[in-house]
Amino acid sequence: MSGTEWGKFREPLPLTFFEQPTQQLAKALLGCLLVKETPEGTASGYIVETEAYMGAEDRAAHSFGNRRTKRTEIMYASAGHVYTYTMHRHVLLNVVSGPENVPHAILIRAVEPFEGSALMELRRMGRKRREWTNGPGKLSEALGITREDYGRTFTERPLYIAEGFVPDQVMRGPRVGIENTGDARFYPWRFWIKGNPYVSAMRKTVQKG
DNA sequence: TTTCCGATCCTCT
DNA sequence: GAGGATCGGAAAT
Repeated sequence: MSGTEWGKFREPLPLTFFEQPTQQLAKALLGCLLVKETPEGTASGYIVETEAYMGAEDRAAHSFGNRRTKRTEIMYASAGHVYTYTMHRHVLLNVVSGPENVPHAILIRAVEPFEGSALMELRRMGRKRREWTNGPGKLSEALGITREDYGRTFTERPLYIAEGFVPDQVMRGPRVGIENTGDARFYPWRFWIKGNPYVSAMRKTVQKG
């Protein structure tokens, strides 16, 4: 691939990409390249696992029942905004989806390391490669994503999503870590690339065949 | 201001 | 597979 083609390839996706139904977008994000540029350098990875959170109707969503707080406010913005929040010590990254005032979001659960390996290994404190980005908290640490990214848009630097590859086979199943949300725990709104070693909770997936 | 509780991760068994 | 770490946001008091 020539440098020119490479540069074109790395352009952020247009806003229109994000303006599709949430479930469809969650699936479409698989294979896309997630890029974060920092003063220390650039790190990126291909998205291999996502989860859709369907707003007011979804008991597992922070915006369930249209709950509106300082934290969830960005979910009511137009598609393509960045929603970050902290879970214990970890930062979790979401893509805001749906039209304005429809507070959907898509959690990025795992990526496959692509660019900036040295930086990611350093940030992940020398852990082995597979452990760099195979979980939502882990990938944020590896890519250098912080709460400062809250409210940005994925269509421009320093945090953006670019075209990647088209996955061979996409799987779907129940979401992870939402045991206490009634029937919502069973909804098959988690999407992942079949067989990709960086998908989180791989063990569960394998055990269920 | 106090309490409660995670859209997680890591370190043990 | 289980439990602790550890802390900010949100609701209760």
